[in-house]
Amino acid sequence: MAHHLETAQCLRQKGYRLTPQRLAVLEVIQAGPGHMTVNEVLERLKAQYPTLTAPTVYRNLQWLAEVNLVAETDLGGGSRIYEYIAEKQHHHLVCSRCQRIIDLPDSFLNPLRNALTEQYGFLPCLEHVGLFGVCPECQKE
Amino acid sequence: MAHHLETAQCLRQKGYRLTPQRLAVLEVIQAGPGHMTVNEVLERLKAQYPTLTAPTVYRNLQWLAEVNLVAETDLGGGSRIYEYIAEKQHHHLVCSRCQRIIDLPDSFLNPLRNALTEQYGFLPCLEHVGLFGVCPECQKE
DNA sequence: ATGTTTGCAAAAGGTTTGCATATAT
DNA sequence: ATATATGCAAACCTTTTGCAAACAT
Repeated sequence: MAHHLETAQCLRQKGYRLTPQRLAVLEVIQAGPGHMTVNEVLERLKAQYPTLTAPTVYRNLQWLAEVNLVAETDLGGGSRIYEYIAEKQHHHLVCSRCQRIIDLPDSFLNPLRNALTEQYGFLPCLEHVGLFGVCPECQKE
Repeated sequence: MAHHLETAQCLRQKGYRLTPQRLAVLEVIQAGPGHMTVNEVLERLKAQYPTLTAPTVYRNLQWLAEVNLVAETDLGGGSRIYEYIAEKQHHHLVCSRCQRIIDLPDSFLNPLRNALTEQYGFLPCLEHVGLFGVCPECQKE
């Protein structure tokens, strides 16, 4: 993983320390399915790092969010979710019935973004938006 | 409060029991400023009902949400917020810096709603949306 | 009289903190 | 060598649960 090592080198040069745990957490959210909670990340790493604990995963995910490699989102459902920030930003339509997730390109939200800025002077942070509803398939039922 | 008693009578006829605590909680969120957390409601009532406890406030607010007098929202900031459902629906802009909450009229989301339906066949449930960002005041800093 | 609600205590999550030890640089 | 990250335990908050006593109907 050239890209991986590159990222690591870049972080090191900025003065951050790269511990095995940090790299492991990064790898897991990079690889894992879309969103993950702290516990999901922890579970995946328990085998490889038996001494790894929740506080460390929290700290590392928060650190990754600070260096903009991960998006930290609280959609209010018990646990926060974390997600690797891929090259192109996107959002999610979540079907309340079948839990299917439909990706929405970031540009879709531009009109909303502009309207908020222009009409409210509010600078929205729509990095990772989840919208709930019913998907086309479930509507047929 | 004619309206108040009317509401109460209506609930009683539906078989719900109206305890002093329930009525007190209802009054507080009707009167209070927009949103309130469980603790805020509890604080206001501590003087009048010294034995009132958090579980009761939770149960009563959840009950009020079930009978559609109150909206229960989790914007992911530690505590859920509860709000009396006034005539007109609205949404929230949440400032990530100062936690200020700006109300957004429901009609503001109509373009988004239409676009989702038309372009994705997705039927969004935008009943109580929270959007995060930075408010005008905090942008000045 | 009966079934629901209350209050209390305790449990259950998720997240944070303090601190000594281990470790990356 | 030195400052930072880890692991562990414990604290913290919000929310939930179990249950006997109190209460609305």
